[in-house]
Amino acid sequence: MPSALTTTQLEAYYALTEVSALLRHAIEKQLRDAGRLSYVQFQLLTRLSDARDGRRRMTDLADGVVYSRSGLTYQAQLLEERGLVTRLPSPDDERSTVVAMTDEGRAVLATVLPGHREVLQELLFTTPSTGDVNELARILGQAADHMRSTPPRSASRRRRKT
Amino acid sequence: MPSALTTTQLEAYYALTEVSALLRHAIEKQLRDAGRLSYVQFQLLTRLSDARDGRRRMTDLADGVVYSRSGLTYQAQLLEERGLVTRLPSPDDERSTVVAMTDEGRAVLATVLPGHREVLQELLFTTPSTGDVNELARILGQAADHMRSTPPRSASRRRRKT
DNA sequence: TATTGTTATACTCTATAACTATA
DNA sequence: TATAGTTATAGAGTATAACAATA
Repeated sequence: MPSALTTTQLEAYYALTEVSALLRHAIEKQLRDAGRLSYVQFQLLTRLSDARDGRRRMTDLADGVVYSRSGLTYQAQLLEERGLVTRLPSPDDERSTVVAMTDEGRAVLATVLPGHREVLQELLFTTPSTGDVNELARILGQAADHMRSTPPRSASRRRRKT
Repeated sequence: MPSALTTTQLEAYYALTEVSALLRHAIEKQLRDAGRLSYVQFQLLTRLSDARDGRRRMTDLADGVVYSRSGLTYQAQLLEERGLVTRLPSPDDERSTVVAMTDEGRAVLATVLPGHREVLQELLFTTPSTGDVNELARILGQAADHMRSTPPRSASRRRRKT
């Protein structure tokens, strides 16, 4: 039997839930309106944009994005159809696919980013002080590290053959 | 042009995003495995359980859950089909529907809750100190209040007729 | 005329399993 | 045999608009 949560833990949990839900909702709307991007597509473009050469293997993109491989393929296809990325077999390992950002992809990302920042400023960063933001980054950063390194209890990345 | 985000703001934003995504993922899996509940269904049951008489109007349930009316109807239908809630027209206002929790609904919620707490303890509350949890509750609570009271810029709760 | 809720419908997204190809 | 990725498919969830009924 797990120990009950403290009142403060409950408050923190509810607040976290509500903040992330409202924020995500607002962000998804902005991305859709400004650039017809889903949240996942935005994340993929962002990750590609962070890469020095604008390229990443599918597998590397999959890490950090929680989705299944097929889900990633699906979103990558949509991006490719719009010409925002290209997909090519990797020269190093012919099994791998390298996803590369196109100029068009960069352009769409650039179009969308100002509004994205705006939503964050207005919704998430209006109330907390600079110190609060520091605290948030520290506390949630630690939690993220922990969660990332804690594999699901019944870890089944990919089902064993038989 | 919106001002750029500070490095710390970006860190806080990414951490928040990652924490809520991983947490939500784990929670959804636990709810599905333990009680065949979707996250929304769990939220609805929780809200009903919080009500003194286990009853709430659809509209009241809709507040706080970000979804559309039709989405709420859909989930309420699923819960009703499983016998976890009942829906009756309100005596006060015949337009309204009152959703009431059944004993079966309480039972399922009780079945699911221990595992839910476990996930929270292991994932969200392992790293932060008591003081940290206080800070989280305070900072995110303020943000939630703010976001709740900040209507979407192009507020269109329900489209105007014509 | 405004509000509450449902229905019909279309679409987006996600996951599972089977499959191909390379290591 | 294991890994990278795609495909086929099926299911869950969501939103929009039209609709019915009550206030």
